[in-house]
Amino acid sequence: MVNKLRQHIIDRLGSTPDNIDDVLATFHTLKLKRNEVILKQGEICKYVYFVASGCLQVFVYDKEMNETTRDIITENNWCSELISFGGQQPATENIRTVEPSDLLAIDRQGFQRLMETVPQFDKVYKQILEASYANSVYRINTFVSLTALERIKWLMEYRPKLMSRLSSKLIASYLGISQETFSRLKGKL
Amino acid sequence: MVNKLRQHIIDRLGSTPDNIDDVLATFHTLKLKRNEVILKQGEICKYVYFVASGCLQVFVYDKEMNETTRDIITENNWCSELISFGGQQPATENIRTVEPSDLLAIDRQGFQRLMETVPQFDKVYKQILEASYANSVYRINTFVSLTALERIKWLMEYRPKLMSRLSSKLIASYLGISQETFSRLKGKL
DNA sequence: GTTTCGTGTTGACAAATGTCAACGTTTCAG
DNA sequence: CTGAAACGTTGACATTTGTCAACACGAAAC
Repeated sequence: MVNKLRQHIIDRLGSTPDNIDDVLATFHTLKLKRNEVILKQGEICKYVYFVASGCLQVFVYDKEMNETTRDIITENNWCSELISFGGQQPATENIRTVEPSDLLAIDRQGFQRLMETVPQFDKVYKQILEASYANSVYRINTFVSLTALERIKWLMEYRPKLMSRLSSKLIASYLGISQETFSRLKGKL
Repeated sequence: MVNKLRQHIIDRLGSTPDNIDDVLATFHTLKLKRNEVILKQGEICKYVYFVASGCLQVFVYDKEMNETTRDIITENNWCSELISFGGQQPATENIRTVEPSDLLAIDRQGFQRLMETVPQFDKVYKQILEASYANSVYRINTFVSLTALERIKWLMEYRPKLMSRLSSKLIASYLGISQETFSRLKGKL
């Protein structure tokens, strides 16, 4: 499990940092079942997670308590509520597992220590931030300019594996449409 | 004009960096009229801009060539297509002035030099990135979970100055609704 | 093995929003 | 100052999407 993170870091940097074992030791491991909540909105987000296996859902509730999903994170990617984690503010989002998942977690203290002592860790953080940002921008632009059907087509092209891996309910929530509309539109392909 | 940037950097860092004049000299100034395009999608984004005065619109076209606005940047804020700028890839977005504007621009070479030689500049960059990311996340979540009317109310509360400063057309495009719907819903307040 | 619950599908209808057209007003270039 | 173009508003109507309800199916719980 830790090896997945080791490999991820090596791939990211294109080289092996000297103190990689120190870096890896700063994380602790978590084995979670399906449907476990690891962050509730209103709480302070205490960790950044690396998803070694499984799948996480980042979502918000609207005023009728419907969930809409901002992001879906699969293995070999990072997940957190960075704004809450970085600014120590209450989280505006919730995170839970949608599959049994293995996570590697790093707390704020460990994170800051690595940021200061391992220059390459700072670099990895910047890469994660940039990737997260790029992802968000992309998502806003698809949301704003595409119809429900176009968004489905977009997902099939851009993240095809999700279509077969996840429940229709979750995909609909990710696309910002109702489950029924999603079911109907699928028929029109 | 340059003084606005100086003050912005000092405010951000909470202190004056030693080589601030070196930093400032790396920027060049631009005076633009209303409606000037400074980035077209497909081009590589060559600069990061600091908006000393005026207002910029970041937008995309859908397949019918309607514009939708991802972001609106007013004075004392940064604007770029960071993904294109950082990765030297074709931009997916367009940027133009919506008011006469004074900009300070830094190119990639200058940017990288400052990143390497001025640690605080790296820090400012990270702050910009974090703020941009936070802003995007916020925007996705409002888009996905709010109705048109709720989005109008949200804008009035969150960025009230924009309502009086910008054209209805632009605001509608920022909220992801048609100009007519916007006009009608305004009446219902 | 049976029950129970969540999921996916479908129908009927309602609500929200978009589109097209018309028209008065404002803005801006010449 | 003046004419053309863009903007804002309103009406009529079309389209998209949501909501509620019913039901079949399969997975998980007992």
